[in-house]
Amino acid sequence: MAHSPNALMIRKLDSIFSLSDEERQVLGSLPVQVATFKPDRDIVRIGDRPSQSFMVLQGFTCVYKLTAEGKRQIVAFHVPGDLPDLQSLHLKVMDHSVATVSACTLGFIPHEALYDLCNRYPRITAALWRETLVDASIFREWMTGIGRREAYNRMAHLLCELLVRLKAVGVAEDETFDLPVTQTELADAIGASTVHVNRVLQELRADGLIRSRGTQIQILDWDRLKEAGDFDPLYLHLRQDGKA
Amino acid sequence: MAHSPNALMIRKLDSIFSLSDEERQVLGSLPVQVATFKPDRDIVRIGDRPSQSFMVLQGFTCVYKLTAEGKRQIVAFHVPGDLPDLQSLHLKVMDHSVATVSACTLGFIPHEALYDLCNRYPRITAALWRETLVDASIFREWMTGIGRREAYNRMAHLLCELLVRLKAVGVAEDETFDLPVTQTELADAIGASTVHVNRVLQELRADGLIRSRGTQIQILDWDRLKEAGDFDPLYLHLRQDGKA
DNA sequence: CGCTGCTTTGAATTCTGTCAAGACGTGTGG
DNA sequence: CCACACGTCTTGACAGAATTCAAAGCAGCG
Repeated sequence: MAHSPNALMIRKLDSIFSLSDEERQVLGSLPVQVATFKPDRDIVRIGDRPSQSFMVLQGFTCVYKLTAEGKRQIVAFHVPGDLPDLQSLHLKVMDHSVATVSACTLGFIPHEALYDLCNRYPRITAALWRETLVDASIFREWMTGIGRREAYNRMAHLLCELLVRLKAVGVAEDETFDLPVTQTELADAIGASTVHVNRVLQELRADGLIRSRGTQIQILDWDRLKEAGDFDPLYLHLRQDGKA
Repeated sequence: MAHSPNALMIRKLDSIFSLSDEERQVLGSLPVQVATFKPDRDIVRIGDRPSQSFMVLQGFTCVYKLTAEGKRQIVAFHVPGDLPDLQSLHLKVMDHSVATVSACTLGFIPHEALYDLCNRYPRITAALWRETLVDASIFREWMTGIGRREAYNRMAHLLCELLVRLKAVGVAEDETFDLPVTQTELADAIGASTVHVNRVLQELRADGLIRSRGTQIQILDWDRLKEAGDFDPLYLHLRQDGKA
């Protein structure tokens, strides 16, 4: 299932602008170093000054921050095809940490190579910039949920988002997907306690919106889940056909 | 007090990279259309497809989203020197709305002019890109607060952030600044109810952390306010000297 | 089979929201 | 110059969402 990192990148950027042959070629020859990580490992830490960014090739990663009290907030999940750490290209010091959630395969690309790329291909710059803007849009949506929606609805919203994003990169089909994320991590993502996430998931099941077996999540009633989550995919800025 | 829009932009970007004379000149000749807005007016709305971005020259603006239930979450405040709507350069459809909070003077710049600029000056592209990344960093910090800190601490955090940001652009000096924002708006920003914001502000006053007279906020005990807010300015990505 | 980590339950507590009403302040109009 | 109106701020009482603490099931894995 592990795509070639370069192929994944090309596919991603190509879906935004139609890349020229030259652009494809340059992207194809980017030096990418592939590495695997176990679940729950920090990839970059707050305070670090990374000299490379990476693309998720397999698995789930998350971006998180800790409060002084030691509470954790996950501010983003990233799935195959995402570039969770692009911002380190222009913000030298990490203001957050990035970690694996499941076991992951990652493709690291030196900043140098990206700078070079950006200097020569403004359209690729724009595409990468756009990626970071979509991330920011998702932050806004999550913040709105955490600030103004109840836990039940936030959970529904998160499940909607994940299904749509996973479908967009072809990692999910139909209404089922693998969610290798513990309830504690879900809690950190929606800003609730583990106990409460547990109860909210039970409610979603009882209401017939979802079903789960192990880490598999099945959406039983997409329309009602969408409504419960107040989910409108506009903020994901996907193309009309729902592809990334 | 209204700076020339171009001068403000040059100053901002110059503080990130030292601009060359040519870059200064190009920025100085950007076509900027200045307009004034009354308080509480939408500047761009969700669903719009703007053909220009703008810089705040005077006043406060906010970025907000509404839930299906009609609740509002303010996800960002913007102050003079900020470019609240830069992302519309690459994300065609607005996923949120932007509005004035106080009366504002804004400088609009056509996207066309910005595209042109970016195609010719990669360093300016990088500086603008960086602006949007700092916005995203602030989203992450706010999300962490809303998800994991209590209202009292979020309020303290917000006041810390505003003081630092206003100082960075020279709109605040010492420990006092003008906050032309109602308690309802503060509530929408920290994800709390108006009533609760009122009580939290009273607590902050009672604890001797702040004082307020009208819209003027005075920080009485910066160290304790910082601690209460769990505030570390790292995420603002300012230069060492605290300038924007 | 026994860890270890994750999920599930129950009960008590606390933070925060909602509702409703009154106080305050400023600008307008008579 | 005073009365009035409107928006904002402030208070009190109550309800509800969600947290915390604690303990008991479960499941996968060596």
